Amino acid sequence: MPRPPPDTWSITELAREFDVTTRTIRFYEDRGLLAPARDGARRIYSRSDRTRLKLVLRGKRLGWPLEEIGEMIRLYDAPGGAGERRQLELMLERIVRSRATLVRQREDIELALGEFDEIEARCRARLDAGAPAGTPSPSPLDSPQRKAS
Amino acid sequence: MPRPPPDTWSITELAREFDVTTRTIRFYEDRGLLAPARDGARRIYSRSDRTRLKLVLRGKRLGWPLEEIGEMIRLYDAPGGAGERRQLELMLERIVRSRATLVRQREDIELALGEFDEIEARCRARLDAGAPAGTPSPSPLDSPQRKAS
DNA sequence: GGACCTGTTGACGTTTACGTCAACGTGAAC
DNA sequence: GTTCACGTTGACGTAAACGTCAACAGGTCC
Repeated sequence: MPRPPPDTWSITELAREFDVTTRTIRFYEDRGLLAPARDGARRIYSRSDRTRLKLVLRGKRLGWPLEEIGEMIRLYDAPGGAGERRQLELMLERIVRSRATLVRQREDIELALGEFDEIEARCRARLDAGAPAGTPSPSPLDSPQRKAS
Repeated sequence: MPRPPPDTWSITELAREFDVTTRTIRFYEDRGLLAPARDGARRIYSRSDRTRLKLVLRGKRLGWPLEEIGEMIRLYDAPGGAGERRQLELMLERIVRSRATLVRQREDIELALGEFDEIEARCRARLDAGAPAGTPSPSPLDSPQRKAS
């Protein structure tokens, strides 16, 4: 019968699982993004540490700077403790702005995906035509009106 | 009656329009992302140069490094000229990989948006409750099973 | 009791993506 | 004819996000 997943991890285990170096993980800790427990000098990562690391890596895939990732995580982590009225309102403002950025990114992705479809179609058309090397087609960048944003 | 939009631009015009510095635009040229015409020493940007700049900035918003942006633009720009069979197949491979990255990013965005909704809901709940500062709620990072990717 | 693996801190190097001068040219404005 | 905005190249500086290397420590395998 399959053994249950562990509930603590070493730094190399996490590094292997998420395909980053241990140096990177330590660097994130240095920047305040992680704060694992210690067994003597060794770092012990709990389930929530692991989740934080996942969140960090997701932020990275979205192109966020580490500092911003830190703020996001703290947003997500602390809305109970820092629950003063003014704080909560600031938090809501930040969410509105961040959400706008994400929506913008999503639009950018849709546009890029659309263009990939175009490129692919042109490629396949040329391949199907036997790719008679030397029949230049016009650059799409020269079209007079585009909707690129 | 409204005058038609211009079909060439100076570097400062583009810089203002897209809210970047002229230094940045020259840097992109240095990296081979732009290649405007010249009037003597001065740079003259055509409509397609402007479109390229838009594409560059979109790539940046998606977190791509400039080098990768350059490759993408060349993908989009050159599928007529470099139309050798092997080239076209390589291009299709690249598109497949890039598309996978974009789809992944889109998933990440959906997840992040969902979490923002959660945070907002918690914030509003606390605000509606009169935000009696000092009633800590548990961190969502400590839940035993999460689906974060 | 070495060899080896895993871990630690600290210092320094590197790449990317620009910012920041400096020194100069040029055409229009007054 | 000088002031000014706008432009140029070139050199140097810098912040972020790590990589790399050194020197050391604690188990454990045989």
